[in-house]
Amino acid sequence: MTAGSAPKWRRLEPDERREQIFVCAAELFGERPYAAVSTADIAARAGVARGLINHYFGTKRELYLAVVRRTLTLPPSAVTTLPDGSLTERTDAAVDWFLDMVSKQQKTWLAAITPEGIGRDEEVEHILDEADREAAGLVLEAMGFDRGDERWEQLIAIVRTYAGMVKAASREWLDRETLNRRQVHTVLSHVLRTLVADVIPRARTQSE
Amino acid sequence: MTAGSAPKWRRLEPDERREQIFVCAAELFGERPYAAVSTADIAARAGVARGLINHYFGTKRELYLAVVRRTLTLPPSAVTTLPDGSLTERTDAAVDWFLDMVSKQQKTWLAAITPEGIGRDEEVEHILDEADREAAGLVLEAMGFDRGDERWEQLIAIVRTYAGMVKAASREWLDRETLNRRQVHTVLSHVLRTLVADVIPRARTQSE
DNA sequence: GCCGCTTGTTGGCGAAGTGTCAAGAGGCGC
DNA sequence: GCGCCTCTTGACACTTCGCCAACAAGCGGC
Repeated sequence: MTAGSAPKWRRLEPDERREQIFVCAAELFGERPYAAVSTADIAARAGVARGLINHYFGTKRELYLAVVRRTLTLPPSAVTTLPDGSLTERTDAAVDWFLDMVSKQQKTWLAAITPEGIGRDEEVEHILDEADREAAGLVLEAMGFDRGDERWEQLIAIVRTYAGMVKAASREWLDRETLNRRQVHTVLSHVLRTLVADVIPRARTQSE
Repeated sequence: MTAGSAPKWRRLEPDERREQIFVCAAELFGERPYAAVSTADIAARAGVARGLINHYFGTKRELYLAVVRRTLTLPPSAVTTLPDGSLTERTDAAVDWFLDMVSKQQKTWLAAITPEGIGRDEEVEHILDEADREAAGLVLEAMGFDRGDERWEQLIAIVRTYAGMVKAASREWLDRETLNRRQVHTVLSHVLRTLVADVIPRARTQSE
C-alpha cells in the first residue's frame, strides 16, 4: 500500500474535458433519440459530475446542437481530386468517392440522416441546410460548374434535391440492405448524369 | 341568474375526447420538436386535466407515435386514376398528382418530412418505412409494374430512393422557395422517367 | 322529480430530469 | 511545503411525467 492519497478525480485542460464529454454525448445521441438521452447518462459515460456538462455546454440542447453541427459538417477531405474526362466518368467518380466516404463512417452517417417523424426544429434544420449547401457546392464544382454562375442558387437547389435521393439510397444500401453497392451506384450516377445533362439546362429556361 | 349549478366540466364520449386531445397534440407536435412540447401544453390547449392524456394514450411518447402514424399514413385518395398512355404521360401525371396533394396539405407535409439532426428512433423509423413502402407501391403500379414481380422488393427500394428526392424537392419548392413548381415538376418527372426506363432494367441484372 | 350507479374526469403525489451555484480539491508555481 | 487558481463536485430548486384514488356528470330506474 503506497500510503499515497489517490485523488478522487483528475483535473483536465478545459478543451480536453470538453472534448471528452462531447464524444460521449455524440455516442449516446447517435444511439437514441434526444429525449431518451439524459444528461445523467452522458455524465455517467464520461465519468463526470452532471453539473460539469452545464458548465461546458450550458444546456443539454446546446450540447446536442454542437454534436449535430460537427456530425453533419462533412470533413474537408472532400474536394480533393475529381478527374477531368467525360461527364460519365466524372459522375461515376463522384458517386464512387461518396459511397466510399459513407461506407467508412457508416454508423455516424446513418444516424445523421435519419428522418424524424414530425415536428420541425428550426435550429437543427438550419445546420442541415448549411451542410447540404456546402456539399452541393462541391458536387457542382466537380461537375464543372462555376460558383459565379448567375443561377448558382438554383443549381444548389437542384443538387440539394438530389442529395435527398442520395441519403435515401444510402439507407437502402447500408441499413435495409435491399440494394447492393453496385445497384446504388447505378441509380445514383444515372440520375446525376440525367440532372447535369438534361434537367439543369432545361430548368434554367423555366425560372418564371 | 339562473340558479342552475353550472357543471365545472362536460363529460364526453371516449372517442370524442380522445380525438380532441389527439388534434391538439398533433398541432403542437407539428409546431415544435417533441421535447419542447409538454403534456401540460397539450392538456392546456385541450382544456383538460393533464392526467387525462395518460388515461387515453398511456404515455406522451405513445401519443406522439399515434400522431406520427396518422400524419404519415397517406390518405387513400391515392390510387384513383392514373392514365394509360406513354411513359412520359404517366410519369408527368404521377408527379402532377403528387404535387397537387402536397401543396394542399403543405404545412402538415413539411412538418412530417423534416429530417432530424441525429439520433435514430426505431419506432418512428418503422412507421415512416411502412408509409414509404405503401406510397412506393402505388407509384410502381401506376408505372405499370405488377405486385407479383419477382424483384418487387428491389423495385420498392429504388422508388423509395426516389421518394427521398421527392421530399427534398418539396422542401425546395414550398419551404425555401428556391425552385418553382414547374422546375420541381421538370426535375422529378425527368428523374422518374430515367428510373423506369433506364435504371430499373439495368439494376435487375446487378443483383449480385 | 329525486336518487343511485356508471364511468369520464380531476387533482395531487412521488420519481426522474434539468439548470444553478457555492463550496471543495487537484496540482502548478514559488 | 504552501498558496492560489480554477476545474470539478454535490446539493438545492424547479419543471415534467406517470399513477391513482377520489370526485362528479348525467343517464336510467323508481
